Amino acid sequence: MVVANTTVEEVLAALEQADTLESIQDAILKLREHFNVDNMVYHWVDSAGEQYGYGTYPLDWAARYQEQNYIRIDPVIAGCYKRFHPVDWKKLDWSSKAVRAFQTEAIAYGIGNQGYSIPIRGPNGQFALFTVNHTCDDDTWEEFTETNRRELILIAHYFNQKALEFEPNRAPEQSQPLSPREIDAMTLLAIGYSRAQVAETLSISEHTLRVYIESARFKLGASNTTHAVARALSRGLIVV
Amino acid sequence: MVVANTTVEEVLAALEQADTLESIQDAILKLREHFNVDNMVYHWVDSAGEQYGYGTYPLDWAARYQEQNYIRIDPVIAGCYKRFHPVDWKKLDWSSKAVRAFQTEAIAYGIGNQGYSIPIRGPNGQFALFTVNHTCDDDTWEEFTETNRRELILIAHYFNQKALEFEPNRAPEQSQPLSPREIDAMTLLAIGYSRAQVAETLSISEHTLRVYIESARFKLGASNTTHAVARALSRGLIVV
DNA sequence: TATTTACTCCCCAGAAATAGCGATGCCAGA
DNA sequence: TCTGGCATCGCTATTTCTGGGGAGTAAATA
Repeated sequence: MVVANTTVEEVLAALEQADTLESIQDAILKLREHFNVDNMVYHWVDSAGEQYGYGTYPLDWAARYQEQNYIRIDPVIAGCYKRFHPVDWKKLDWSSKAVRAFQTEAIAYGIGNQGYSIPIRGPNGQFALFTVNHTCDDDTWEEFTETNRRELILIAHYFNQKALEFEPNRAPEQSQPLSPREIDAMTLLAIGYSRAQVAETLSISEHTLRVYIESARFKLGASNTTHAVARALSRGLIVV
Repeated sequence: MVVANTTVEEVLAALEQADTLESIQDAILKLREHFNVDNMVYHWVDSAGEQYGYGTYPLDWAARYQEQNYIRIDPVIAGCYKRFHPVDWKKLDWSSKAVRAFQTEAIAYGIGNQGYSIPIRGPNGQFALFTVNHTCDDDTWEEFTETNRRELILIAHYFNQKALEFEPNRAPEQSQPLSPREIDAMTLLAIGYSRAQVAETLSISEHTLRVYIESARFKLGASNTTHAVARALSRGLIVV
């Protein structure tokens, strides 16, 4: 694969200055041209399952993806969500039937067979992906990712920075912080303790514990304990 | 500030091959030399408050830090934990009395007054920091970070990768996959639905739903619904 | 000093979850 | 073919959680 001679440095510098969505799109197009790949996408996955992103995927595929809620079966999402590091799509689990149907459909919509995705995380459980996608054979792709991994990681980082600038309301999705006792309670509940066990562990009455759970629930906007624990987890307020 | 002429590329390549702790330490020393800074540290902060890391901080300071449990007041930890992006120490909140005492003590132990820390995150709320630290004036430091930000981000990434290799038990654990219906159930529970609501949403009887919850609980080794949802979340089996 | 925040404790009634035993049919892989 | 996993439905009794009250202390903050 030949890589064009626009420098990534230039594009990153431009991206850093970018102050409109158009200029970001422009950067992504330049980068696609530079790396000479089919697609390049930044994809934000919200804790509420909301999605957001920009890139070069065909619009009808993006619409289809959203409409079918493919995020729930997309192995790229699932795989990156579990990992720290950039992932080659080949290494993902495509074995399930639904997933293979999804893959076939994606290719029909013009998505390349090869892909390389970089997971990006932030506080409050925020999660995004930067993906490079192409149609070629395994060896070519291997060589491409080997060669460009470092730059792609950096680019992912820069796109994420820009995404936050443009969608600041997605960043401080943080809720009121939990008090230490509330964190204790949520943490112990998340590791499977019953209320009685938690109360005993914290050496407080079960009634007191309940007050913590309730206030945590309130702070987290949760409708029950399970919901509260789930939110605390996905916002990174507790870690299990 | 003069930057020595060992190339970062070389060090990163060496780091990639590193298979002993010594070689990692060696890489960190080379990098310190290259960037000509006082200290360079990779610091992992575990969910349980466990710590782990390597770098060039004086051993007595590291010991002191651990012993005093300074992680609880360290504004670098607090600040990076809240942010996505590299942070200059100057931008952190040093206003509290305890924090200033901490800072004074750190400097006495040989820590530079300037610092630049890069937060790194992974699944399950894992969190680490890569820090460059130096003694100089603000303008010099500004110029240094401006110049080297990109490389530092990459380096942070590589150190994190190595840290995971050497501490595989810190990586997320695998478990039996959940069936589609189990995923549905767990997901809806995680977003706050009660059993009745979930059953209605999935158009199944509450009893059937219960069977799913129970089998998911069993697969996840969870002792109750909240626990099961927490595990499903932190293993990336569901996304909320 | 006044105010807020966190932490602790108490009662009660009704709603929800859990544990125990069932059952049938379908589909895929060994 | 048969085993195992998946999806679906049923009953009963017990335990646990939730939501509605109220109240006092200590510490930090304004």
